[in-house]
Amino acid sequence: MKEATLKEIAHQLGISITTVSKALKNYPDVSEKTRKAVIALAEELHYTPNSFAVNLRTKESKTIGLIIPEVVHHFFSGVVNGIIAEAEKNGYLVIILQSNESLELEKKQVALLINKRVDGIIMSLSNESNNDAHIKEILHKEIPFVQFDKISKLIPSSKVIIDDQKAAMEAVQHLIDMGCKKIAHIRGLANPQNSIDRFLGYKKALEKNGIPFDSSLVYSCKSITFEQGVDFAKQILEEDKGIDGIFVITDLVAVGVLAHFNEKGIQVPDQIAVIGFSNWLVSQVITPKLSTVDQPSYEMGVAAFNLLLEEMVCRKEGKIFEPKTIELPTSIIMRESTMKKIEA
Amino acid sequence: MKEATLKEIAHQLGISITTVSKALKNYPDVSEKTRKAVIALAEELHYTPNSFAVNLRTKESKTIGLIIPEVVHHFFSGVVNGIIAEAEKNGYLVIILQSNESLELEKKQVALLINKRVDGIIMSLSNESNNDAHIKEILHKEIPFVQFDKISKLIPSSKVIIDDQKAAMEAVQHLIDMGCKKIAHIRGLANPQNSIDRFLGYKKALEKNGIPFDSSLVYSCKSITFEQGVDFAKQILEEDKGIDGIFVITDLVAVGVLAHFNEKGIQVPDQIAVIGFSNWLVSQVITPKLSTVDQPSYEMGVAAFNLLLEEMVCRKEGKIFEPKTIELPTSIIMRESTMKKIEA
DNA sequence: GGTGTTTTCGAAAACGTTTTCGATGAAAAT
DNA sequence: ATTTTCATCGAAAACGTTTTCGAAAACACC
Repeated sequence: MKEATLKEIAHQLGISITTVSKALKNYPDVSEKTRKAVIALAEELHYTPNSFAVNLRTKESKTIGLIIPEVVHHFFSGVVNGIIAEAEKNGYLVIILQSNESLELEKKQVALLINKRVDGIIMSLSNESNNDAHIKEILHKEIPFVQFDKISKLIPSSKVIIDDQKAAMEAVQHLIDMGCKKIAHIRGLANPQNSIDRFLGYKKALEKNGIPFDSSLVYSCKSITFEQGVDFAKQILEEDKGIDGIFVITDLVAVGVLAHFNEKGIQVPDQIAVIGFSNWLVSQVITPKLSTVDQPSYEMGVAAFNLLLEEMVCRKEGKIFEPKTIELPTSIIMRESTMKKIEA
Repeated sequence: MKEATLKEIAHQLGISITTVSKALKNYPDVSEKTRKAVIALAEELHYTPNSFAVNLRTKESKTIGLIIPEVVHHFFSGVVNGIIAEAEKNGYLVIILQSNESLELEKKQVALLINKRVDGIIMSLSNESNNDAHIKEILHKEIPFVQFDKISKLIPSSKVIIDDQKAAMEAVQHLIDMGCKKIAHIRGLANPQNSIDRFLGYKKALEKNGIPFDSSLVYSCKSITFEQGVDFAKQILEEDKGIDGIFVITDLVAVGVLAHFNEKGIQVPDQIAVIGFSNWLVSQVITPKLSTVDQPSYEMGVAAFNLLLEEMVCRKEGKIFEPKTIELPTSIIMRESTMKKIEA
């Protein structure tokens, strides 16, 4: 069974390939009669243009690449969703690659995308990644490029981010507003920027409210897991420092804290209030419902694609593109885990 | 800045395009000297082959398409993960499209993938979908095709599934083994096959154990949400029928049930045992930890890709391919929500 | 030096499309 | 009748690659 091509249609209709192509693309210089005949036959033969040939001619693939550390992650799923939806709306397809937080894999993925001649690349860096050769290659090839979430400031490209520091400040401020006097912070891994920023936000919030910073109230995760939360909760109870509020790097860990407090009969929020980060699904279904910081993941995806689109259009017109940075607002979601009945 | 091409390299080296191409692809009929020169210059110019041209020649895109109802879903994320990983291992790229459970969108997606000339398509049908024209088109174009999870038996293609009915039977059997005498079922939507199969499994398990089926113990979800679970839990307590075990269509709903039971001080599992389905992340972090049925999502992805690969290879060799169906085993994960202390 | 063999290279066609530019014929204007 | 305009079409080049097939050169053998 032969693939239907312009040539085949032209042959069967006894006309030229040119005319067939024009008929299908509504060029004005083809008569209504032949146009109808062409369209009819094209339909009959299930003709679909060969995108390779089209792309080869037009130099456009109408495809963008997306590299993220992990698909199976609530936040990234949301972003992916936003990007795909927006891309589709604009006639673009999305190739998704996973770096699995490995720099080596990330380099391979970039090479693949360049090879595929994608029209643009959206990327959230893996933890190890920085201003490396493979990123420079993207810029060198002048491929439109947008970073989101985990970015490197050293790389001159558009960016979509949230202000982790500010969001963290607001979270801690919320705890203070709820009457917490001694607030602990369970922070993330050492390196990632957002882990650092959230820690700094925590510190700033304390400072702003005249609460002295006490480094013994900061617990550092070795991994971002439920169990880690359980362990720190245990430790916090054993140490009995009089902590009455905890700001946790992310919901998953916070849920671990809640689980252990539940088990030990600690009243949340009345004895200890807990606030997480990222608004995972689980935060809404846990008891007590977990207060958290909402990151607009879907909107970040939309924004990232639109920035990319802007650059693609700009580049196509031969203009030079000035990278932009979009900072999306976060919001505190107040739920049971911080809503004390007796306010101070 | 010009893109590096074979022609450019050939020109600079004063040799033919043919030789350059051969040198880069390790053909035996090119001298070591020219090969080295070519490779050196290619590197210097950051040459990467234009995949459009390659694909146009070779008729292979080394890309597969994946259509799923939703990315932001624990189960699908796992499958996506498996597919991407396995595809990558074999040098394939994955284009992911979302149908959002809309038949119309699904049709559009299929058309897009066909247009992109993907080498194969993996798909989980949307709820509305069946043996429609767009699926027939895939088969008609002889594009390798694998269905997974939500499949249509009417479509002759390879399939990767789990035995929902058997899995449900085992779940209910587990409740019975734990001493439950009066078991309710919160079932899913009316149409989807897996919702029906799990219901049938529930029925069969009762039958097998000589427990009469009572349709008043079956509650039908209007939507798959946490709130739905809360509502049914409320209803079950109000009706006070002496139910001591519940098999729930999926973990999210089951967690809603648990939340309400927790609130009302119902002892789970001692008063009422609860088992869910799918092993969502949330089931491991809820209190009490939710027993559930594990679906091997990652493995399904791997299996799906490998079936597709098999068909792609087979087709390329001109042989006819006989569709296969792989049924992956599920397993009961016993956690706190069913482990009664006092067994009957 | 002739014959055969091996090594190394290149011309050319093909993949399917888009687009430019000119050709053709008919209708309209002079 | 001649020119001008207009509508409709097609030839051909180009995109960058792969691969077939034959040519040329280099070498070996008698």
